[in-house]
Amino acid sequence: MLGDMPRPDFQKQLRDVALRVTRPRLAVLEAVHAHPHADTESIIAAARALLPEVSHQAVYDSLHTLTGAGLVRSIKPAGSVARYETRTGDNHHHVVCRSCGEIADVDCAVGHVPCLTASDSHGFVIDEAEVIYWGLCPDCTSRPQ
Amino acid sequence: MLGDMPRPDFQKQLRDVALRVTRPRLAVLEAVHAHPHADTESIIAAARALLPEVSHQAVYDSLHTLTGAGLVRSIKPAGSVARYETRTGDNHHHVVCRSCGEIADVDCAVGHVPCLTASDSHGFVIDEAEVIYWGLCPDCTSRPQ
DNA sequence: CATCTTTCTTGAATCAGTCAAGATCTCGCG
DNA sequence: CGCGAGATCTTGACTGATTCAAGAAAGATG
Repeated sequence: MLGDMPRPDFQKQLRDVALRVTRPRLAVLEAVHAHPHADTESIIAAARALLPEVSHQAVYDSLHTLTGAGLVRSIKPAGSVARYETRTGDNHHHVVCRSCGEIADVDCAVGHVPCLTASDSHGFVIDEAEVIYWGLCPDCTSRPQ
Repeated sequence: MLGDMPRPDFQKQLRDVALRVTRPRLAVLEAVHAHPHADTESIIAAARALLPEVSHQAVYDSLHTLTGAGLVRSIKPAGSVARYETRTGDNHHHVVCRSCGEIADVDCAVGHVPCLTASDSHGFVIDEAEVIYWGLCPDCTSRPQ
């Protein structure tokens, strides 16, 4: 039914991390790729546009599995539900609008891993620094309330 | 009943930000101060140790109000419930253990506002940079699984 | 093609956090 | 020091995202 379609090679991505290639997972990958920073509900909707009968549970499970495998990344700004993106690997962060919740990608000013070296890490072995910038997006800036 | 006790002047803190001084708020401030990084449930328990009949709703409301006033700060690492602390004002961040969820304070290596200047903020007006370091705490490092 | 696992479907359950209405308490003023 | 207005608290029910569980279905391997 879906023999050959020239999208990003999601199948290969799955095989590369030793995950089974299933319709739900492909649909979820596709959905996340097409809607960066989308919340779970939107991803479920987008995935169903490709595969009408996916259960929400399969989407949740796929997102967890894919997140664990590093194919997608999840971000959960305070006060927001979980959101996902396929941009992984590069060290980028996010700006979140306090007013409307809009999210955008930003590369840190430093360019490289910035604050990864905390002065005193209390003995913790740090492997990732997550940065969230809070502020107002252009739209909300121009029309305050 | 509780005429004079030499604690931090929470009453003054409340008045300084034009908030009414109520028993629940004092209890919540005290609880958060005594248990940094505690989750809401712990704070409710700690507040009830001081004021047995506080409703969970009053605690939630107090936390929101105090957070809005800047007397307490809330942090919500992904996969964790909301946690609170009274350390506000200074620009410090947090390390979170991926394994046990333990949280510790850290000052950024740079010492000052570090990544506050994102290279390209997409027009967002940024007012705060929140940094969360992910890793393993000393305990979880020494005994892997 | 057959078998073994992993993954998906269905349906119910959990739990933090929120909403709403009325009672109570703080604060400012006379 | 007592009163009144308005903020704040209590009670109790509810929402909604996420998770759990058991059986059915589909992918991988030989």
